[in-house]
Amino acid sequence: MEHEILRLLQNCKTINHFKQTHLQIFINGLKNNNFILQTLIIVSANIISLNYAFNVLRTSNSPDVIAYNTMIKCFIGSNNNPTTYNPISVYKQMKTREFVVSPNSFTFTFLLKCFENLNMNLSLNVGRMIHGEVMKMGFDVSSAFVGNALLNFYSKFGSEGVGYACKVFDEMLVRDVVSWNTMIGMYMDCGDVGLAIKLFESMPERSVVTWNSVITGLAKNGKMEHARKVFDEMPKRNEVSWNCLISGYLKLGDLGNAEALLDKMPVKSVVACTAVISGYASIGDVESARKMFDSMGSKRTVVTWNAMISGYINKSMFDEALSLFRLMSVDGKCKPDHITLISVVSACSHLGSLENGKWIAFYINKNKINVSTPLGNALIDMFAKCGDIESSKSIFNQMCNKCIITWTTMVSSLAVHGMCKEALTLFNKMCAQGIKPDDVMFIAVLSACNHGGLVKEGKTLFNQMIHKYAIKPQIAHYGCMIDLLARFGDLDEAIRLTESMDLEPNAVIWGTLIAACKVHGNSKLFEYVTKKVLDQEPSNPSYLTSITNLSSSVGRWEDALRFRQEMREEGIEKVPGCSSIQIGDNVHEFVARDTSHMQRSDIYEMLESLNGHLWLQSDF
DNA sequence: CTAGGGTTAG
Repeated sequence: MEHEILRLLQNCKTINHFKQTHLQIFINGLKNNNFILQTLIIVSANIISLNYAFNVLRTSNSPDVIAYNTMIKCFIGSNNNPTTYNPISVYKQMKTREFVVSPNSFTFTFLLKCFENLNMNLSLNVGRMIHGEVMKMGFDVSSAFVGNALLNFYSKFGSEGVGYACKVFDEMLVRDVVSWNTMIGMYMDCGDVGLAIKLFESMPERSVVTWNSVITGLAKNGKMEHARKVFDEMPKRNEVSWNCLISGYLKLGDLGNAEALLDKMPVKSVVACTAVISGYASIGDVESARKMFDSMGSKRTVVTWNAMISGYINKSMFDEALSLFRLMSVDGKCKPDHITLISVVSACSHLGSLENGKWIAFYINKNKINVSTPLGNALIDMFAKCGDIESSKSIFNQMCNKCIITWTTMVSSLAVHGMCKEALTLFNKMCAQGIKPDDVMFIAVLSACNHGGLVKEGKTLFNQMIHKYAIKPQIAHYGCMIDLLARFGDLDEAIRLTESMDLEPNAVIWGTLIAACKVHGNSKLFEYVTKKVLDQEPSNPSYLTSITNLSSSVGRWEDALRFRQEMREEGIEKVPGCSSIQIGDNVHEFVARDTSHMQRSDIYEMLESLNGHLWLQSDF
């Protein structure tokens, strides 16, 4: 009977199917069979939800430690909602129930795994709490098992975690080769190559993984000659060793050495071929990438498909990316995973094609693909870029593990839809939840102010960014602020801000100020911009042309003539601006002052009426 | 513990 039920459970495909089997378990009095309980938890977590699985566990009579560990394990890599049920509440439950169950080594390793990839301040603290529990329960000193789990956890937090990791390492009574490898990897990640090598040289015994970690670490730190030397010297290489070295070369853009090594491989690994595909893709050589992709035949993995799809996306070949995705679905040998979908969703946002986007969203639902945080982010962005802001909002509200990118995407989506006040409200909501805005978020929120003409709010935020959050403004932040000030008439302040920067103003900033001259006809600003540009870029044809045009547009004909004269004498010529537009199936290309297109002026008029600032982007 | 693919702004 027990085996029969287990078989039924494992074959459950639908919720109804599961519930029928669950009922059978009650009827047959197997409710308290711990082996069945374990399977019940796994299957219900997969088919229904983590909350449901947790309720199954809580309502069972005498769950053992394995049941609790299984439950915690289900949370690994899931998008659990930290505010309701989470792995910590499972742990608490285990210690507070009537029949207290003692956690074991597995409990702690699973708990740590749940939090290692969240990479937030919060999870480091949760980890330290788990560490505290480990100490309280008595460290299992018979092996390096728990110690390694702690080392691995702390090693994910960069310089924040190094101190804790060292302490664990020093206090471990039993260390194995994994403990040393983890420490080496951690120091390599922090850029401390010297210490990593010192550990490597002083460790009692090395495994292939040790050597591979050193190769990878050296490659991460740009030391390929050293990595190559280690590769040549190592006593025994495996497939991964080759993969490590090849992807090291690729990370540094050295396709030549990567290709040469791949040729030398006794049996070309799928991983290395896939890495080379994305190497080709990153330099825009999709033809070579596709050739390699085609040559791999049935050896292709999901990652291979993903590499090829994102290669097309990097080259803005979005239709090709989508058709490769369709081919992948039809081919059926590799199931698209959530990374495939992040790519194709982003292809839809670039295309602005709601039809395609909706189809992908439907595909995700139909195939029960886990909507991870990055996939949710991509969906929010896609719906917004395709004009369906309501769907963006609904995805956003459904996501329980929002990261800073989630909030940033939603804020800028609202902004481009003209819902600027709402964007600011959302920003404040995020801050109120204790999430620190980053530099990208400030670009998003400042440009929301820009879209909405919210001068006062913009100034406050800009100051907050510098003083409250200690973020050094980048050129893009200044660009937003200067544009905001200049367009809404505070020209003096715009100049003052430009002056106060310790960065060189770029084309966007000069363009912004020149545009403001055009709009406001302000002669003081005109003098300023002209003087600065001529001082700093006396022979940059783009600026000179703009200033010449500007001079005539504000009625300073003598200046315009003088500049034009000077440019001729110096032999300065502006490279004609170029842009293209797609009408139906045809791509029309325009070169500035080119009159060969009959419809050119019509299109320009249309574009200008659509977006008064368009010329800023195409003409500079 | 080591290798290959992904999301935000401008």
